Amino acid sequence: MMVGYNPDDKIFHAVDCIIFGFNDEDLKVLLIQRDFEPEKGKWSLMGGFLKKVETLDDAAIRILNRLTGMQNIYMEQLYTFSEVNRDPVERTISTSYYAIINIEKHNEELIENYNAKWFSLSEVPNLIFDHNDMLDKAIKRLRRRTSISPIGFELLPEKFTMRQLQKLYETILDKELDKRNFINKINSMDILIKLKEKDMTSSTKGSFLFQFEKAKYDEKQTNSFYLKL
Amino acid sequence: MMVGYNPDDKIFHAVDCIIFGFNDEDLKVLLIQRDFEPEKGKWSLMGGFLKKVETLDDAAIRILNRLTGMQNIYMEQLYTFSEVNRDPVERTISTSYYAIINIEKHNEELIENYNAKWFSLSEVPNLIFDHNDMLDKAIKRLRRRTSISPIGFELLPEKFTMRQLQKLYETILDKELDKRNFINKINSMDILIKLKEKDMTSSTKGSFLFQFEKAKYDEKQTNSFYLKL
DNA sequence: TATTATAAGTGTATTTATAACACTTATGAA
DNA sequence: TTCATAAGTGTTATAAATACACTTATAATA
Repeated sequence: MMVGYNPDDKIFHAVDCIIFGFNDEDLKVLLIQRDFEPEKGKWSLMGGFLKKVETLDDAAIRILNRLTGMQNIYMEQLYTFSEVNRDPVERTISTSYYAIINIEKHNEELIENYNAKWFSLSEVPNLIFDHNDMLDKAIKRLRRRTSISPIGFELLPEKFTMRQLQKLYETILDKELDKRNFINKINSMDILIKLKEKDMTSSTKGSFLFQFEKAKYDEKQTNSFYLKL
Repeated sequence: MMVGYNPDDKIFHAVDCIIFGFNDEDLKVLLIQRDFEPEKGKWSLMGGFLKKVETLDDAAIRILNRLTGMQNIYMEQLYTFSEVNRDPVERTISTSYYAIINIEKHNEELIENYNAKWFSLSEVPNLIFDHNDMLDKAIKRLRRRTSISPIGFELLPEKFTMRQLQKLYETILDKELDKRNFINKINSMDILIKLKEKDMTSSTKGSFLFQFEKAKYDEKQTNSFYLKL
């Protein structure tokens, strides 16, 4: 008989996903309105139970896919929450993951099926259980990550203006940046391609569009360097 | 009936502790030789099962205390490992925590009871399950943490020389530092008290001893600043 | 067609942080 | 008295970060 493997100690394990998106100059998070117990009718993160033969990473991907229809999304494990009574029904531990997705690309239909909605970070309601804590930790991690590796590919349309990119950084970091210094910093990273095209919607003069150079972007992602902003 | 709470999905949850210590100019980790199944006789991290009415933090503290007799030790959750077959006996997820302790202060007797031993990082043997992965992640986190908040209080004797502190940083970061630049950096943090006493063991001239100024040290810990070394 | 309003685009100087570097000093042991 | 050893100490050079203001292109309007 194996010591310690006491069946009474077995518990449920869940995964909850913090799904970030960006548009209208605002960082948003995707929440669902529960049409099931417990806490039916309240807002929460998208989550689900870990299955017996599945890793946490797999569960996180499965859950994200169920809600957004998206695949091959970068997700990162954040933290495991374990307060004894965090789930009022049964002892359940939950590991949170966060994803960064392009708000335009998800499957509208699925979102509607789940009564899901994008919330600006400043307008997030009270969530069930400890989900507000999970979200707070995710925001902090996201802010820190912008200092360590470039961000944006997942959050911006394919072609974007320098100002859009700056707004994204300003939104994530929640502080204003000097546009000349910002451009210099970004250029020194050498991950953007300047296109001949201009976006004419934001001004009479128009502003040049840029694209990420995928290969270089990925390289910087993995060789995580330090970018101070 | 609550949706999703399927008793078949209940699993075991464990906590494994990476316990760091420092002496003889070497960073060490405390490992136990298992005298129980599975993997009896092999080396592993100190771990244990999460109890039904206990948080992961509590379990980590309990497990550390059982091996070292120490209390009020700073511990930090690292990552949750969930490969399906990581534990060959039963599906078990494990959350790793790391602690930094003073190698002199633990309870020798307990350590002997558990067949525990301090290993230099370069001499760590093959460990059971995914414990080598856990250790690797912990080392990386520890290195990153030295850049974000001061470290050392937990790892050095009460009174120490500037050279000991430098050796500690060099060991953790695994690179050599210039002693004049190091002293300037440390002094600019304003967390040390220079004593009138000298340590005469390391040289004929002797070297002044220092102490951490607890209040200031703690302040810097919490207001995590960025120290580049 | 001249004027105006708007956002885009651009470069330099200052300050601050980091990195490189070598000699003098105190003391115990030979 | 000399020698060997580690401690202790500042300055200069380089790199990075920050602060800062005017010109330009164009559509809309008078």
